[in-house]
Amino acid sequence: MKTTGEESFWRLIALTGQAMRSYADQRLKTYDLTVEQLQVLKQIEGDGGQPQNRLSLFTGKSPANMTRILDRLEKKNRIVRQLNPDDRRSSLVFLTKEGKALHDEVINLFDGLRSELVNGIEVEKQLVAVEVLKGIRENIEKMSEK
Amino acid sequence: MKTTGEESFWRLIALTGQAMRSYADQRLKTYDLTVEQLQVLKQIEGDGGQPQNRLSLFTGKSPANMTRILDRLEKKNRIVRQLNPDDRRSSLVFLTKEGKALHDEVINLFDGLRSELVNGIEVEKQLVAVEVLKGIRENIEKMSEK
DNA sequence: CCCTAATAGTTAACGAGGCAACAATTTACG
DNA sequence: CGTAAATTGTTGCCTCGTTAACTATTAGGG
Repeated sequence: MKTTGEESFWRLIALTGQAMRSYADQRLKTYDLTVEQLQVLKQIEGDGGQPQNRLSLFTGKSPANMTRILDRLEKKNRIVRQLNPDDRRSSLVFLTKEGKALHDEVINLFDGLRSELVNGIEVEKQLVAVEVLKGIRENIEKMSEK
Repeated sequence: MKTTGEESFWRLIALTGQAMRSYADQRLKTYDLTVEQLQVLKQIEGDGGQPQNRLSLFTGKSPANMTRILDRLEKKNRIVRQLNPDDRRSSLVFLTKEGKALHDEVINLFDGLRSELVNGIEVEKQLVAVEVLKGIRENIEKMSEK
């Protein structure tokens, strides 16, 4: 999606986020995978057998959204939900063999993609950008509390 | 949506964009309006009687998405589509009286909100952040062309 | 111990964005 | 002029995100 003319800062942030996701999704399409799904796979791979609320917390997704992303991954045999013996309200999420194989196959591509995005942009400037974005999120958090 | 632990840069951009939109939507909820709808209203207000492809271009939204956003605005009597005498494929979009009134009522709130977001963040750093984000978008554009 | 609180997960309804296919026009070229 | 190509907008199908309501289970305080 291309735009014309000058954009406000907040619009630029939103559009950049969308453009990144869209581009990454295109690159992942051949694997029948989206960036969000890959992010969840990564989190599961890091520590097998997590309950969903932990996945939500670490990926920044709402429980409702997590439920459906896991539904899609489960339907494609990439993860399984198993009963949690310690808490019958929750289930523990594991990668299947296919899920693990897919993760390993894609993860390098993805890490490469992430570095392509910031190609030619000085690291110090990236750090300033990180600082600014974190500042915005803190502002929102402060304003939301009241 | 709060997250735990360190985030990658690209994830930070995406989450910040979401957080901004979510916060703005909350503030606009009493007007039965979303940020995206307001953005479109603003664009129409700036130059009445534009065809949809122009609105798409200036807001960075796909024609498909624009169709549906306009549908929602039209259903709520905030805009009207009129036949374009010069090109029967397209229609020209105008604000209704209610749409114009709503725009005028909300626009100050919205501009204030935008400045709240960057409260306490040095302008020079904001400019660097803008530069970085534009750099990322250029990278994506270059990579997409090939 | 029991009843209430809090927690885990699901579901439904909505807005938004992406892609692909499509109809209706308009344009441009042979 | 007439036909092929490009443009404008719409629709269907999908993923993702948010909110709110709801169930089941667990934890805590009287």
